[in-house]
Amino acid sequence: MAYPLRLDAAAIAAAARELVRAGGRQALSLRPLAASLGVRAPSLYRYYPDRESLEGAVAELAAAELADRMEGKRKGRRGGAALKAIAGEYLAYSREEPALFAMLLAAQPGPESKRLWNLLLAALEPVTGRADDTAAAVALWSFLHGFATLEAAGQFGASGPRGGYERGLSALLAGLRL
Amino acid sequence: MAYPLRLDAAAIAAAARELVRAGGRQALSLRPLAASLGVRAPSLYRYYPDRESLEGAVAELAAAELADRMEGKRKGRRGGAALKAIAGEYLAYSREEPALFAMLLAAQPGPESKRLWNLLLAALEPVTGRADDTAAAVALWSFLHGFATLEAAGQFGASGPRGGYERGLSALLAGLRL
DNA sequence: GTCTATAGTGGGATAGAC
DNA sequence: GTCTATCCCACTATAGAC
Repeated sequence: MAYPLRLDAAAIAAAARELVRAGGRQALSLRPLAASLGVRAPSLYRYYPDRESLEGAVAELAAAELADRMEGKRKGRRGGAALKAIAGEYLAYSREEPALFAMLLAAQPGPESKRLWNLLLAALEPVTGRADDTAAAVALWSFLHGFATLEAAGQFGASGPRGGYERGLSALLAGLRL
Repeated sequence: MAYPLRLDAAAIAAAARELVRAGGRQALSLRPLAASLGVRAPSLYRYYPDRESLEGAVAELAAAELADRMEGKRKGRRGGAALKAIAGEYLAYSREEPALFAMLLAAQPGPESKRLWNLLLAALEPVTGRADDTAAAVALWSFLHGFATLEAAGQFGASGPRGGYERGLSALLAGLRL
């Protein structure tokens, strides 16, 4: 056996996650990634056919991490408090891991994205009084994602969002109850 | 005069806009851009020091176009109808020009971004009853931008947003009135 | 002062040896 | 399964023509 097995898909994805976390999406390049794993770039193609599939794997890791964090915050809370807690965690993740957060939309939704979706739906049910209220989940997710994205892009300027998050979240939840 | 002036910053930006429009942000590369203007790539550096500044110029063009469209829709309408019209136009722009829409966040906000902001604030005033209601504008913009972004990224899946836009917009406006 | 030509760097991807 | 070697393409920088 000339070349012993040194790689596996999960280890590559984890190393890719670190590159993105530290330097953003553009920092995910094959040569540095391979170097961080002690191999040469072409070896990676045995596990991921192209760079795009690597991005998808990083997106899945990020979605899983976010879903874990949100689920952790939900525990021990109910109703509106639970909903605000997971919403706040969505925003906290976008602030603490902006590069990984941005990767969430870089790939087509995978299984972990479904978990995020189900978390939102479950948390909304006691607030709107309806099970599987897809429209409400779309609305809440849109608000959360938009706020996080605009804030990360610096679009709120020097004056900041000026309480727009709290005001919008309260208004949206109140309106969804109607 | 050996080399007559063939370029100017506005013409370069307009050609760059076309490249982005047709092929997305990655399609904005210097050689094709220069070729579309009948010059060689290095000539562009006299007007834009790097690719990033070109992206900023394209973002400004996109913001101006979007603001024009929103202002056009606002005319002849008042109150909630005017607000829903400009919100709908924001969404329509993201659907018709997805690549240019994505460029809006690629650069730091410029003067045209301020115009968009002021449009939102003015349209919100008769709805919330408050002048310069920054928090309300942040909330509405977040919802609009998030919905447009998630939809463009295919995050709503095959079933689509299921009325989440209409539901969220109505709920948010109702809640902001309180 | 503006443009051309070219060299240098680095990324993605593939072929074929081991 | 991993390697070397290589191709193609992109952005940067600079020397020099006009």
